[in-house]
Amino acid sequence: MISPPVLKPASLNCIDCPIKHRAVCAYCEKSEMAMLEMMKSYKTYPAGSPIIFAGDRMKFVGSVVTGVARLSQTMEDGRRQMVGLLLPSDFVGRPGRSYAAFDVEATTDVILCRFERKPFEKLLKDIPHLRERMLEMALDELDSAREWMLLLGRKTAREKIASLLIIIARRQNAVQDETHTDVQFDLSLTREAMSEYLGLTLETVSRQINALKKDNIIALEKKRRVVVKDFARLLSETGDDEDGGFLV
Amino acid sequence: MISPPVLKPASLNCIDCPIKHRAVCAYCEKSEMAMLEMMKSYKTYPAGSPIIFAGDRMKFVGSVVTGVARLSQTMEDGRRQMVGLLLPSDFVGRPGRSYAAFDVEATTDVILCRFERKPFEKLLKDIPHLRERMLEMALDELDSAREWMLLLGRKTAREKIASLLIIIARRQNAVQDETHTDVQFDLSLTREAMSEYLGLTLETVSRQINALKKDNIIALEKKRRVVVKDFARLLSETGDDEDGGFLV
DNA sequence: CAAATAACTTGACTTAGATCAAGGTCGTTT
DNA sequence: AAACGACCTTGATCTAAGTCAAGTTATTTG
Repeated sequence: MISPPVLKPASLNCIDCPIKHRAVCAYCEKSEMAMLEMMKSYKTYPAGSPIIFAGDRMKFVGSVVTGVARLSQTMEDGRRQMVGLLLPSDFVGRPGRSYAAFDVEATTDVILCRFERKPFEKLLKDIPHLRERMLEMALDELDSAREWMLLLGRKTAREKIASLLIIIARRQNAVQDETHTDVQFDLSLTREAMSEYLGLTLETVSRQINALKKDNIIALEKKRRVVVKDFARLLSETGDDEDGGFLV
Repeated sequence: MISPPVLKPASLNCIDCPIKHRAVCAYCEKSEMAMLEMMKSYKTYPAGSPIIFAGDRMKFVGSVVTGVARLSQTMEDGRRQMVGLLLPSDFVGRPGRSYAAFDVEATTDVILCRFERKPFEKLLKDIPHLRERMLEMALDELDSAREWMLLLGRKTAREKIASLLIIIARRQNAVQDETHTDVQFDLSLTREAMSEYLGLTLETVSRQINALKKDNIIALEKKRRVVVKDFARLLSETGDDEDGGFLV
Protein backbone atom coordinates (compact mmCIF):
# COMPACT_ATOMS: atom_id res chain seq x y z
CA MET A 1 0.00 0.00 0.00
CA ILE A 2 1.24 3.42 -0.89
CA SER A 3 1.16 5.98 1.90
CA PRO A 4 -0.93 9.04 1.20
CA PRO A 5 1.20 11.99 0.13
CA VAL A 6 1.69 15.06 2.27
CA LEU A 7 -0.47 17.79 0.86
CA LYS A 8 1.17 21.15 0.96
CA PRO A 9 -0.73 23.54 3.20
CA ALA A 10 -1.42 25.94 0.40
CA SER A 11 -2.42 23.51 -2.33
CA LEU A 12 -5.52 23.82 -4.43
CA ASN A 13 -6.67 20.44 -3.27
CA CYS A 14 -8.73 19.74 -0.23
CA ILE A 15 -9.46 23.36 0.47
CA ASP A 16 -12.83 22.53 1.87
CA CYS A 17 -12.75 18.85 1.24
CA PRO A 18 -13.81 16.81 4.27
CA ILE A 19 -11.41 14.03 3.33
CA LYS A 20 -8.34 15.79 4.57
CA HIS A 21 -5.59 13.55 3.37
CA ARG A 22 -6.64 12.41 -0.03
CA ALA A 23 -5.84 14.35 -3.10
CA VAL A 24 -9.17 15.51 -4.43
CA CYS A 25 -9.36 18.63 -6.52
CA ALA A 26 -10.36 21.90 -4.96
CA TYR A 27 -14.05 22.64 -5.12
CA CYS A 28 -14.85 19.16 -6.33
CA GLU A 29 -17.36 18.50 -3.67
CA LYS A 30 -18.59 21.90 -2.63
CA SER A 31 -17.56 25.56 -2.33
CA GLU A 32 -17.22 28.30 -4.93
CA MET A 33 -19.85 27.53 -7.55
CA ALA A 34 -18.02 29.22 -10.35
CA MET A 35 -15.38 26.55 -10.22
CA LEU A 36 -17.91 23.86 -10.92
CA GLU A 37 -19.07 25.56 -14.03
CA MET A 38 -15.63 25.70 -15.42
CA MET A 39 -14.36 23.09 -17.76
CA LYS A 40 -12.72 20.67 -15.44
CA SER A 41 -11.52 17.21 -16.41
CA TYR A 42 -9.38 14.44 -15.12
CA LYS A 43 -6.81 12.96 -17.41
CA THR A 44 -4.51 10.01 -16.87
CA TYR A 45 -1.00 10.00 -18.25
CA PRO A 46 0.81 6.65 -18.32
CA ALA A 47 4.25 6.37 -16.72
CA GLY A 48 6.97 7.78 -18.94
CA SER A 49 4.67 9.77 -21.19
CA PRO A 50 5.06 13.48 -21.79
CA ILE A 51 2.44 15.83 -20.37
CA ILE A 52 3.72 18.91 -22.15
CA PHE A 53 6.93 20.05 -23.83
CA ALA A 54 8.69 23.37 -23.30
CA GLY A 55 7.47 25.75 -25.97
CA ASP A 56 4.13 24.03 -26.50
CA ARG A 57 0.96 26.02 -26.30
CA MET A 58 -0.60 25.56 -22.88
CA LYS A 59 -4.34 25.01 -23.01
CA PHE A 60 -4.74 24.00 -19.40
CA VAL A 61 -3.38 24.29 -15.92
CA GLY A 62 -4.09 21.83 -13.17
CA SER A 63 -2.90 19.90 -10.20
CA VAL A 64 -1.57 16.44 -9.63
CA VAL A 65 -4.13 14.12 -8.04
CA THR A 66 -2.10 10.91 -7.89
CA GLY A 67 1.32 9.85 -9.12
CA VAL A 68 4.64 11.58 -9.65
CA ALA A 69 5.52 13.93 -12.47
CA ARG A 70 8.61 15.94 -13.14
CA LEU A 71 9.45 19.33 -14.54
CA SER A 72 12.68 19.47 -16.47
CA GLN A 73 14.86 21.44 -18.78
CA THR A 74 16.98 20.09 -21.61
CA MET A 75 20.07 21.59 -23.20
CA GLU A 76 20.71 21.21 -26.92
CA ASP A 77 23.34 18.56 -26.38
CA GLY A 78 20.97 16.48 -24.27
CA ARG A 79 22.07 17.42 -20.76
CA ARG A 80 18.94 17.41 -18.63
CA GLN A 81 18.15 18.91 -15.25
CA MET A 82 14.97 18.28 -13.33
CA VAL A 83 13.75 21.58 -11.89
CA GLY A 84 10.63 20.42 -10.13
CA LEU A 85 9.30 17.20 -8.65
CA LEU A 86 5.52 17.18 -8.82
CA LEU A 87 3.71 15.15 -6.21
CA PRO A 88 -0.02 15.06 -5.44
CA SER A 89 -1.38 18.54 -4.72
CA ASP A 90 1.36 20.26 -6.74
CA PHE A 91 0.29 22.74 -9.36
CA VAL A 92 1.16 22.44 -13.06
CA GLY A 93 1.29 25.35 -15.46
CA ARG A 94 1.52 29.09 -15.16
CA PRO A 95 -1.63 31.17 -15.36
CA GLY A 96 -1.14 34.13 -17.64
CA ARG A 97 1.42 32.45 -19.84
CA SER A 98 0.43 30.72 -23.05
CA TYR A 99 3.53 28.66 -23.67
CA ALA A 100 5.15 26.10 -21.40
CA ALA A 101 8.60 27.07 -20.13
CA PHE A 102 9.63 23.54 -19.11
CA ASP A 103 9.02 19.93 -20.07
CA VAL A 104 6.55 18.07 -17.88
CA GLU A 105 6.64 14.30 -17.89
CA ALA A 106 4.80 11.56 -16.00
CA THR A 107 7.24 9.47 -13.94
CA THR A 108 4.62 7.05 -12.68
CA ASP A 109 1.03 6.93 -13.90
CA VAL A 110 -0.35 10.37 -13.18
CA ILE A 111 -3.90 11.63 -12.80
CA LEU A 112 -4.12 15.33 -13.43
CA CYS A 113 -7.09 17.48 -12.54
CA ARG A 114 -7.12 19.95 -15.39
CA PHE A 115 -8.76 23.34 -15.83
CA GLU A 116 -8.84 25.21 -19.08
CA ARG A 117 -6.36 27.98 -18.70
CA LYS A 118 -8.47 30.91 -19.87
CA PRO A 119 -11.45 30.33 -17.60
CA PHE A 120 -9.07 29.54 -14.77
CA GLU A 121 -7.38 32.90 -15.23
CA LYS A 122 -10.76 34.56 -15.06
CA LEU A 123 -11.54 32.74 -11.83
CA LEU A 124 -8.19 33.81 -10.48
CA LYS A 125 -9.27 37.41 -11.02
CA ASP A 126 -12.63 36.87 -9.39
CA ILE A 127 -11.86 34.71 -6.37
CA PRO A 128 -9.46 36.41 -3.94
CA HIS A 129 -9.13 33.21 -1.96
CA LEU A 130 -7.78 31.41 -5.02
CA ARG A 131 -5.26 34.13 -5.77
CA GLU A 132 -4.01 34.05 -2.20
CA ARG A 133 -3.50 30.33 -2.47
CA MET A 134 -1.68 30.63 -5.75
CA LEU A 135 0.65 33.20 -4.19
CA GLU A 136 1.32 30.97 -1.19
CA MET A 137 2.01 28.04 -3.48
CA ALA A 138 4.38 30.04 -5.65
CA LEU A 139 6.28 31.29 -2.59
CA ASP A 140 6.55 27.77 -1.18
CA GLU A 141 7.83 26.52 -4.52
CA LEU A 142 10.34 29.34 -4.57
CA ASP A 143 11.64 28.40 -1.13
CA SER A 144 12.06 24.79 -2.09
CA ALA A 145 13.71 25.76 -5.38
CA ARG A 146 16.21 27.76 -3.35
CA GLU A 147 16.97 24.87 -1.04
CA TRP A 148 17.42 22.74 -4.10
CA MET A 149 19.94 25.30 -5.37
CA LEU A 150 22.03 24.76 -2.27
CA LEU A 151 21.87 21.04 -2.91
CA LEU A 152 22.93 21.41 -6.56
CA GLY A 153 25.65 23.95 -5.94
CA ARG A 154 27.31 22.74 -2.79
CA LYS A 155 26.38 19.27 -1.64
CA THR A 156 28.40 16.13 -2.25
CA ALA A 157 26.90 13.15 -4.10
CA ARG A 158 26.19 11.36 -0.82
CA GLU A 159 24.54 14.40 0.72
CA LYS A 160 22.43 14.85 -2.40
CA ILE A 161 21.15 11.28 -2.25
CA ALA A 162 20.38 11.50 1.48
CA SER A 163 18.53 14.77 0.95
CA LEU A 164 16.44 13.36 -1.88
CA LEU A 165 15.46 10.27 0.09
CA ILE A 166 14.32 12.43 2.99
CA ILE A 167 12.35 14.82 0.79
CA ILE A 168 10.47 11.92 -0.77
CA ALA A 169 9.89 10.15 2.54
CA ARG A 170 8.47 13.31 4.09
CA ARG A 171 6.16 14.07 1.17
CA GLN A 172 4.77 10.56 1.41
CA ASN A 173 3.92 10.95 5.10
CA ALA A 174 6.16 8.00 5.75
CA VAL A 175 7.91 9.81 8.57
CA GLN A 176 5.82 9.91 11.73
CA ASP A 177 8.65 10.43 14.12
CA GLU A 178 12.02 11.77 13.08
CA THR A 179 13.81 9.32 15.34
CA HIS A 180 11.83 6.40 13.99
CA THR A 181 13.60 3.53 12.29
CA ASP A 182 12.14 1.40 9.52
CA VAL A 183 10.59 4.31 7.68
CA GLN A 184 9.36 2.86 4.40
CA PHE A 185 8.38 4.54 1.18
CA ASP A 186 8.21 4.24 -2.61
CA LEU A 187 11.03 5.89 -4.43
CA SER A 188 9.10 5.91 -7.74
CA LEU A 189 12.13 7.31 -9.53
CA THR A 190 14.60 5.44 -11.70
CA ARG A 191 18.31 5.97 -11.13
CA GLU A 192 18.29 8.14 -14.21
CA ALA A 193 15.46 10.32 -12.92
CA MET A 194 17.29 10.72 -9.62
CA SER A 195 20.45 11.69 -11.45
CA GLU A 196 18.49 14.34 -13.33
CA TYR A 197 17.12 15.63 -10.07
CA LEU A 198 20.49 15.79 -8.36
CA GLY A 199 22.79 16.94 -11.12
CA LEU A 200 24.71 13.65 -11.12
CA THR A 201 25.16 10.69 -13.46
CA LEU A 202 23.12 7.56 -12.95
CA GLU A 203 26.25 5.56 -12.13
CA THR A 204 27.12 7.90 -9.28
CA VAL A 205 23.56 7.65 -7.97
CA SER A 206 23.76 3.87 -8.03
CA ARG A 207 27.11 3.82 -6.25
CA GLN A 208 25.98 6.21 -3.53
CA ILE A 209 22.73 4.37 -2.90
CA ASN A 210 24.62 1.13 -2.56
CA ALA A 211 27.10 2.82 -0.24
CA LEU A 212 24.21 3.86 2.04
CA LYS A 213 22.97 0.27 1.89
CA LYS A 214 26.41 -1.08 2.75
CA ASP A 215 26.56 1.31 5.72
CA ASN A 216 23.26 -0.14 6.91
CA ILE A 217 21.42 3.16 6.69
CA ILE A 218 18.88 1.99 4.13
CA ALA A 219 17.70 -1.26 2.56
CA LEU A 220 16.34 -1.76 -0.95
CA GLU A 221 13.29 -3.86 -1.69
CA LYS A 222 11.48 -4.88 -4.83
CA LYS A 223 9.65 -2.34 -6.95
CA ARG A 224 11.73 0.66 -5.93
CA ARG A 225 10.65 0.48 -2.34
CA VAL A 226 13.08 1.83 0.25
CA VAL A 227 13.36 1.00 3.93
CA VAL A 228 15.26 3.53 6.02
CA LYS A 229 16.90 1.57 8.81
CA ASP A 230 18.41 4.55 10.60
CA PHE A 231 16.53 7.75 9.94
CA ALA A 232 18.59 9.96 12.26
CA ARG A 233 21.75 8.80 10.56
CA LEU A 234 20.28 9.48 7.12
CA LEU A 235 19.32 12.97 8.28
CA SER A 236 22.84 13.63 9.47
CA GLU A 237 24.15 12.61 6.04
CA THR A 238 22.28 15.43 4.30
CA GLY A 239 24.64 18.14 5.53
CA ASP A 240 21.59 20.22 6.51
CA ASP A 241 21.12 22.10 9.74
CA GLU A 242 19.86 19.70 12.37
CA ASP A 243 17.15 22.02 13.57
CA GLY A 244 15.89 23.58 10.39
CA GLY A 245 12.44 23.43 11.89
CA PHE A 246 12.72 26.31 14.33
CA LEU A 247 11.60 28.71 11.64
CA VAL A 248 7.89 29.11 12.15
CA MET B 1 28.21 56.29 -15.48
CA ILE B 2 26.23 53.29 -14.40
CA SER B 3 23.52 52.16 -16.79
CA PRO B 4 20.04 52.10 -15.33
CA PRO B 5 18.93 48.61 -14.34
CA VAL B 6 16.23 46.71 -16.17
CA LEU B 7 13.12 46.77 -14.04
CA LYS B 8 11.24 43.53 -14.11
CA PRO B 9 7.84 43.99 -15.69
CA ALA B 10 6.02 42.96 -12.54
CA SER B 11 8.05 44.83 -9.96
CA LEU B 12 6.57 47.02 -7.28
CA ASN B 13 8.59 49.91 -8.56
CA CYS B 14 7.47 52.33 -11.20
CA ILE B 15 3.97 50.98 -11.38
CA ASP B 16 2.59 54.37 -12.18
CA CYS B 17 5.82 56.26 -11.94
CA PRO B 18 6.33 58.63 -14.84
CA ILE B 19 10.08 58.12 -14.73
CA LYS B 20 10.08 54.78 -16.40
CA HIS B 21 13.62 53.67 -16.06
CA ARG B 22 14.66 54.80 -12.66
CA ALA B 23 14.11 52.67 -9.62
CA VAL B 24 11.62 54.58 -7.54
CA CYS B 25 9.35 52.79 -5.14
CA ALA B 26 5.82 52.01 -6.10
CA TYR B 27 3.33 54.66 -5.17
CA CYS B 28 6.07 57.06 -4.20
CA GLU B 29 4.72 59.78 -6.37
CA LYS B 30 1.06 59.03 -6.71
CA SER B 31 -1.52 56.21 -6.84
CA GLU B 32 -3.14 54.14 -4.07
CA MET B 33 -3.38 56.47 -1.09
CA ALA B 34 -3.27 53.70 1.45
CA MET B 35 0.29 53.02 0.52
CA LEU B 36 1.30 56.53 1.42
CA GLU B 37 -0.13 56.20 4.86
CA MET B 38 1.86 53.13 5.58
CA MET B 39 5.14 53.28 7.37
CA LYS B 40 7.56 53.52 4.55
CA SER B 41 11.23 54.34 4.91
CA TYR B 42 14.38 54.26 2.93
CA LYS B 43 17.43 52.73 4.48
CA THR B 44 20.96 52.54 3.15
CA TYR B 45 23.12 49.51 3.79
CA PRO B 46 26.85 49.89 3.10
CA ALA B 47 28.59 47.39 0.82
CA GLY B 48 29.32 44.13 2.61
CA SER B 49 26.90 44.67 5.48
CA PRO B 50 24.18 42.20 6.39
CA ILE B 51 20.56 43.21 5.79
CA ILE B 52 19.07 40.25 7.62
CA PHE B 53 20.18 36.78 8.73
CA ALA B 54 18.28 33.54 8.24
CA GLY B 55 16.20 32.92 11.33
CA ASP B 56 15.96 36.57 12.33
CA ARG B 57 12.59 38.10 13.01
CA MET B 58 11.44 39.99 9.94
CA LYS B 59 9.93 43.35 10.74
CA PHE B 60 9.83 44.65 7.21
CA VAL B 61 9.62 43.73 3.57
CA GLY B 62 10.75 45.97 0.78
CA SER B 63 12.34 46.41 -2.55
CA VAL B 64 15.78 47.29 -3.78
CA VAL B 65 16.00 50.86 -5.07
CA THR B 66 19.69 51.01 -5.99
CA GLY B 67 22.63 48.66 -5.59
CA VAL B 68 23.08 44.90 -5.54
CA ALA B 69 22.18 42.56 -2.72
CA ARG B 70 22.31 38.81 -2.47
CA LEU B 71 20.25 36.09 -0.89
CA SER B 72 22.24 33.15 0.35
CA GLN B 73 22.25 30.01 2.38
CA THR B 74 25.06 28.73 4.57
CA MET B 75 25.78 25.18 5.66
CA GLU B 76 27.18 24.48 9.12
CA ASP B 77 30.66 23.85 7.79
CA GLY B 78 30.70 27.17 5.98
CA ARG B 79 29.79 26.11 2.45
CA ARG B 80 27.70 28.92 0.98
CA GLN B 81 25.37 29.12 -1.99
CA MET B 82 23.81 32.28 -3.29
CA VAL B 83 20.16 31.59 -4.09
CA GLY B 84 19.08 34.99 -5.32
CA LEU B 85 20.73 38.04 -6.83
CA LEU B 86 18.76 41.13 -5.90
CA LEU B 87 18.94 44.03 -8.31
CA PRO B 88 16.90 47.23 -8.32
CA SER B 89 13.16 46.48 -8.35
CA ASP B 90 13.61 43.06 -6.75
CA PHE B 91 11.53 42.28 -3.70
CA VAL B 92 12.99 41.33 -0.32
CA GLY B 93 11.13 39.34 2.31
CA ARG B 94 8.11 37.12 2.38
CA PRO B 95 4.76 38.52 3.42
CA GLY B 96 3.05 36.23 5.88
CA ARG B 97 6.24 34.82 7.32
CA SER B 98 7.78 36.25 10.45
CA TYR B 99 11.27 34.80 10.21
CA ALA B 100 13.76 35.13 7.38
CA ALA B 101 14.55 31.89 5.58
CA PHE B 102 17.80 33.11 3.99
CA ASP B 103 20.64 35.53 4.64
CA VAL B 104 20.41 38.84 2.79
CA GLU B 105 23.57 40.88 2.37
CA ALA B 106 24.45 44.10 0.59
CA THR B 107 27.05 43.48 -2.13
CA THR B 108 27.41 47.13 -3.09
CA ASP B 109 25.84 50.02 -1.20
CA VAL B 110 22.13 49.31 -1.24
CA ILE B 111 19.14 51.55 -0.75
CA LEU B 112 16.11 49.61 0.31
CA CYS B 113 12.57 50.95 0.29
CA ARG B 114 11.10 49.28 3.34
CA PHE B 115 7.53 48.71 4.47
CA GLU B 116 6.59 47.37 7.86
CA ARG B 117 5.54 43.84 7.30
CA LYS B 118 2.23 43.81 9.16
CA PRO B 119 0.69 46.84 7.48
CA PHE B 120 2.05 45.62 4.16
CA GLU B 121 0.26 42.32 4.63
CA LYS B 122 -2.93 44.20 5.31
CA LEU B 123 -2.47 46.22 2.14
CA LEU B 124 -1.85 43.01 0.26
CA LYS B 125 -5.28 41.85 1.34
CA ASP B 126 -6.94 45.11 0.38
CA ILE B 127 -5.33 45.99 -2.92
CA PRO B 128 -5.97 43.33 -5.58
CA HIS B 129 -3.55 45.05 -7.91
CA LEU B 130 -0.74 44.58 -5.40
CA ARG B 131 -1.52 40.91 -4.90
CA GLU B 132 -1.47 40.30 -8.62
CA ARG B 133 1.91 41.94 -8.85
CA MET B 134 3.27 39.90 -5.99
CA LEU B 135 2.06 36.74 -7.71
CA GLU B 136 3.66 37.74 -11.00
CA MET B 137 6.90 38.54 -9.23
CA ALA B 138 6.94 35.25 -7.38
CA LEU B 139 6.32 33.31 -10.58
CA ASP B 140 9.07 35.20 -12.39
CA GLU B 141 11.45 34.48 -9.54
CA LEU B 142 10.47 30.85 -9.70
CA ASP B 143 11.24 30.68 -13.41
CA SER B 144 14.63 32.22 -12.92
CA ALA B 145 15.37 29.98 -9.96
CA ARG B 146 14.64 27.03 -12.23
CA GLU B 147 16.96 28.27 -14.93
CA TRP B 148 19.58 28.75 -12.27
CA MET B 149 19.07 25.12 -11.26
CA LEU B 150 19.99 24.04 -14.77
CA LEU B 151 23.10 26.19 -14.52
CA LEU B 152 24.11 24.72 -11.15
CA GLY B 153 23.33 21.14 -12.01
CA ARG B 154 24.59 20.78 -15.55
CA LYS B 155 26.70 23.61 -16.85
CA THR B 156 30.48 23.64 -17.02
CA ALA B 157 32.49 26.34 -15.25
CA ARG B 158 32.92 28.27 -18.49
CA GLU B 159 29.22 28.08 -19.32
CA LYS B 160 28.37 29.24 -15.82
CA ILE B 161 30.59 32.31 -16.11
CA ALA B 162 29.25 33.20 -19.56
CA SER B 163 25.67 32.84 -18.30
CA LEU B 164 26.30 35.06 -15.29
CA LEU B 165 27.91 37.78 -17.35
CA ILE B 166 24.95 37.80 -19.71
CA ILE B 167 22.37 37.88 -16.91
CA ILE B 168 24.07 40.88 -15.35
CA ALA B 169 24.55 42.67 -18.66
CA ARG B 170 20.88 42.23 -19.50
CA ARG B 171 19.63 43.41 -16.13
CA GLN B 172 21.73 46.55 -16.50
CA ASN B 173 20.20 47.41 -19.84
CA ALA B 174 23.68 47.25 -21.28
CA VAL B 175 22.53 45.09 -24.17
CA GLN B 176 20.68 47.07 -26.80
CA ASP B 177 21.28 44.72 -29.65
CA GLU B 178 22.20 41.08 -29.17
CA THR B 179 24.70 41.23 -32.01
CA HIS B 180 26.31 44.35 -30.65
CA THR B 181 29.94 44.31 -29.65
CA ASP B 182 31.49 46.41 -26.91
CA VAL B 183 28.65 45.90 -24.46
CA GLN B 184 29.86 47.39 -21.18
CA PHE B 185 28.62 46.91 -17.66
CA ASP B 186 29.54 46.85 -13.98
CA LEU B 187 30.05 43.42 -12.57
CA SER B 188 29.69 44.65 -8.96
CA LEU B 189 30.52 41.20 -7.66
CA THR B 190 33.83 39.99 -6.26
CA ARG B 191 35.27 36.70 -7.48
CA GLU B 192 34.10 35.19 -4.23
CA ALA B 193 30.52 36.42 -4.68
CA MET B 194 30.51 35.03 -8.22
CA SER B 195 31.78 31.70 -6.96
CA GLU B 196 28.93 31.61 -4.43
CA TYR B 197 26.47 32.36 -7.19
CA LEU B 198 27.79 29.69 -9.51
CA GLY B 199 28.65 26.86 -7.15
CA LEU B 200 32.37 27.12 -7.93
CA THR B 201 35.50 28.19 -6.06
CA LEU B 202 36.86 31.67 -6.50
CA GLU B 203 40.02 30.32 -8.15
CA THR B 204 37.98 28.58 -10.83
CA VAL B 205 36.02 31.78 -11.42
CA SER B 206 39.23 33.73 -11.83
CA ARG B 207 40.71 31.19 -14.23
CA GLN B 208 37.59 31.05 -16.39
CA ILE B 209 37.23 34.82 -16.58
CA ASN B 210 40.82 35.12 -17.64
CA ALA B 211 40.29 32.38 -20.20
CA LEU B 212 37.42 34.40 -21.73
CA LYS B 213 39.73 37.40 -21.75
CA LYS B 214 42.51 35.42 -23.42
CA ASP B 215 40.02 34.26 -26.07
CA ASN B 216 39.21 37.91 -26.74
CA ILE B 217 35.56 37.55 -25.81
CA ILE B 218 35.69 40.01 -22.94
CA ALA B 219 38.05 42.66 -21.57
CA LEU B 220 38.45 43.70 -17.94
CA GLU B 221 38.70 47.31 -16.89
CA LYS B 222 39.19 49.06 -13.62
CA LYS B 223 36.56 48.95 -10.88
CA ARG B 224 35.05 45.62 -11.88
CA ARG B 225 33.89 47.00 -15.19
CA VAL B 226 33.54 44.48 -18.02
CA VAL B 227 33.60 45.08 -21.77
CA VAL B 228 32.11 42.32 -23.87
CA LYS B 229 34.02 42.35 -27.14
CA ASP B 230 32.04 39.62 -28.85
CA PHE B 231 28.53 39.32 -27.48
CA ALA B 232 27.35 36.64 -29.88
CA ARG B 233 30.33 34.50 -28.98
CA LEU B 234 29.69 34.99 -25.26
CA LEU B 235 26.08 33.95 -25.81
CA SER B 236 27.18 30.81 -27.59
CA GLU B 237 29.41 29.94 -24.63
CA THR B 238 26.45 29.74 -22.25
CA GLY B 239 25.23 26.40 -23.60
CA ASP B 240 21.71 27.85 -23.73
CA ASP B 241 19.28 27.53 -26.57
CA GLU B 242 20.06 30.17 -29.15
CA ASP B 243 16.46 31.24 -29.54
CA GLY B 244 15.14 31.07 -26.00
CA GLY B 245 13.12 34.15 -26.84
CA PHE B 246 10.38 32.59 -28.90
CA LEU B 247 8.34 31.91 -25.80
CA VAL B 248 5.93 34.78 -25.51
C1' DC C 1 7.26 -19.29 -19.00
C1' DA C 2 10.78 -17.95 -21.83
C1' DA C 3 12.55 -14.24 -24.31
C1' DA C 4 13.21 -9.49 -24.65
C1' DT C 5 13.89 -5.28 -22.79
C1' DA C 6 14.59 -1.91 -19.32
C1' DA C 7 16.87 -0.91 -15.13
C1' DC C 8 20.65 -1.44 -12.23
C1' DT C 9 25.50 -2.58 -10.61
C1' DT C 10 30.39 -2.69 -10.74
C1' DG C 11 35.12 -2.05 -12.38
C1' DA C 12 38.88 0.58 -14.67
C1' DC C 13 40.23 4.79 -16.11
C1' DT C 14 39.88 9.94 -17.01
C1' DT C 15 39.07 14.64 -15.99
C1' DA C 16 37.04 19.08 -14.45
C1' DG C 17 37.26 21.52 -10.82
C1' DA C 18 38.89 21.74 -5.83
C1' DT C 19 42.60 22.52 -2.79
C1' DC C 20 46.86 24.35 -1.22
C1' DA C 21 50.25 27.80 -1.67
C1' DA C 22 52.58 31.75 -3.22
C1' DG C 23 52.71 36.22 -5.35
C1' DG C 24 50.83 40.26 -7.53
C1' DT C 25 47.44 44.58 -8.09
C1' DC C 26 44.74 47.97 -6.74
C1' DG C 27 42.70 51.36 -3.86
C1' DT C 28 42.64 53.38 0.58
C1' DT C 29 44.65 55.21 4.82
C1' DT C 30 47.93 57.75 7.47
C1' DA D 1 54.26 58.26 -0.89
C1' DA D 2 54.72 54.29 1.80
C1' DA D 3 52.24 50.78 3.88
C1' DC D 4 48.33 48.17 4.62
C1' DG D 5 44.47 45.19 3.46
C1' DA D 6 41.28 43.42 0.26
C1' DC D 7 41.07 41.29 -4.00
C1' DC D 8 42.83 38.82 -7.70
C1' DT D 9 45.99 35.63 -10.39
C1' DT D 10 48.66 31.61 -11.26
C1' DG D 11 50.98 27.19 -10.55
C1' DA D 12 51.22 22.41 -8.70
C1' DT D 13 48.79 18.75 -7.04
C1' DC D 14 44.71 16.07 -5.61
C1' DT D 15 40.17 13.94 -5.79
C1' DA D 16 35.14 13.44 -6.41
C1' DA D 17 32.51 12.50 -9.86
C1' DG D 18 32.27 11.50 -14.84
C1' DT D 19 32.97 8.29 -18.71
C1' DC D 20 33.28 3.96 -20.92
C1' DA D 21 32.37 -0.80 -20.82
C1' DA D 22 30.74 -5.07 -19.38
C1' DG D 23 27.80 -7.78 -16.72
C1' DT D 24 23.60 -8.76 -13.73
C1' DT D 25 18.92 -8.41 -12.08
C1' DA D 26 14.02 -6.97 -12.70
C1' DT D 27 10.06 -6.36 -15.18
C1' DT D 28 7.30 -6.74 -19.15
C1' DT D 29 5.59 -9.03 -23.20
C1' DG D 30 4.63 -12.49 -26.63
